[in-house]
Amino acid sequence: MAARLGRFVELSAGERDMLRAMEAQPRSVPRGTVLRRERDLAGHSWILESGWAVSAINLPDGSRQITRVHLPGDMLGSPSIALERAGETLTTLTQATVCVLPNSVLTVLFEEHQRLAGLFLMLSQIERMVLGDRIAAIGRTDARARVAGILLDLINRLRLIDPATGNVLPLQLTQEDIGDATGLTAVHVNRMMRLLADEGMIERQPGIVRLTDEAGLVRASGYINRWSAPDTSWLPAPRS
Amino acid sequence: MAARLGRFVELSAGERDMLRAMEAQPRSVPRGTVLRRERDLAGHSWILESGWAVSAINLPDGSRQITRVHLPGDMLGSPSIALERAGETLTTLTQATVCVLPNSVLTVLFEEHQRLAGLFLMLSQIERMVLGDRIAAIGRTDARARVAGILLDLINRLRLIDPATGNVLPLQLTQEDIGDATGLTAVHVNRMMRLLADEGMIERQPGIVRLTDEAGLVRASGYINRWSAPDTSWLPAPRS
DNA sequence: CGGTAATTTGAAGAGCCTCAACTAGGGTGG
DNA sequence: CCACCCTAGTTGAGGCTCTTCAAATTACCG
Repeated sequence: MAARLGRFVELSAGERDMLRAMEAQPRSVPRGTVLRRERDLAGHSWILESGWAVSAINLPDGSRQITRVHLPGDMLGSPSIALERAGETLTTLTQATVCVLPNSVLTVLFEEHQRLAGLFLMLSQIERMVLGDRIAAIGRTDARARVAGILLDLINRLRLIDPATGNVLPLQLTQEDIGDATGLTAVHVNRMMRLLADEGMIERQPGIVRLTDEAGLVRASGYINRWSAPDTSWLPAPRS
Repeated sequence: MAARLGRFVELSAGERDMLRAMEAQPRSVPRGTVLRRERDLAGHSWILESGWAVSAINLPDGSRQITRVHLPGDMLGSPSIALERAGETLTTLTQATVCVLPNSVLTVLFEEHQRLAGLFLMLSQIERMVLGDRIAAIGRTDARARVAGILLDLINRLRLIDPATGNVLPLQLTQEDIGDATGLTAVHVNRMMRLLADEGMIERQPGIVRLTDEAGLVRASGYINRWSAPDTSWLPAPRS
């Protein structure tokens, strides 16, 4: 988390200590673990230290919608902070390490580490923007654009974590998962992946996608990277 | 804004003063005003004091996606707080009154009115949840469910503002707008409205929809009201 | 190395879109 | 005060994208 936030501001010693305390007790969970289900009591969230996970909403008819794919350094379950009972189901896609964050940690942030609280708000706002982009993608673009878009989203977020990431995307999602995230069926995701490959935009190997024509993918999807250079000028000064 | 936040916590005198200062200079704008366009310089947001507005993303092909319909008391443009340039176009649907909020106001909130900053974060998280619900609706439900869902969303949010709101929804959206918000065309929205009316769930008059079978609409849409009774226990204590 | 999960491909059908034309309302100017 | 226009709503017909159903192939995990 310190590494993640350190990209946006120069963290103070006190802030680093606080973040270290928040991440003091990591827990390892196997792939496919359901951290919590919709309607479970909330009251806490998590930091995903390593591994991939998804937030999903399960619909009455049995279908599901993945609302977010989580990468290392992400917060899990934060939209449910203001809810008594969770609104999303959280599932790990790989073996993962997580740290529990009781909501009381937030109180401490607001009282003693306002800049960290501000950073949390900043990340939430960027996420809202990204969710808006996704609504636009699902509501107004075709299947090819949506699949191209999720690939770009994932690789750009991986680059935030590790700038050494090239154009190779280690995909931890099944085509079913990609369908659940983009509002498509697995069958049609498969056809779109093949189409993008035929068009020379990607190369596929099991578990890996190489983005060979990123400009083309951007053109196809209208993707905008909302994570580059956020405005941090309004954040309060660190206290310690 | 004080009325809105006062539903969640008992505001202190200092907090009320702060909110009053934030809303000291209302500006009246006519219907159809574009407050700002995508890619305009950001650096501020607004409070919508009265009237309706929409946030929308315009796509390269000319289509648009409404990401949010704003009612009195809402904040406008907050997802762009962390962006140098706005990510959404803000347009008024009716004559409206707005107050500009430079981002520097946020700094003051974090430094001197932490609970208000916390409330802002809380509202943002609820919104994220609502955006997730909308993604699920657009990605995984049919047109009838989406139209039923937006009607329920609007009337429930009006009830938050005015508990005396009955089952009559004064619709300030055209069918084109509803289509842009639900990822449908105006033509198909029209058919779905007619269908819901034929099913006895709504009654229509120009500019007005009466929700005559709300339980049926909820069943049809899977709508969940995320605004009822949020968890405020983690908010910091007020300072003054 | 066997069993299960994931991917791939085909064929047919459904839902929503596109195009088009017509109606109703509401404001504006002559 | 009426004619006009422009916006919003309505309805029909046909077509396209994506889904559904089905089956075969490939990859993966214990």
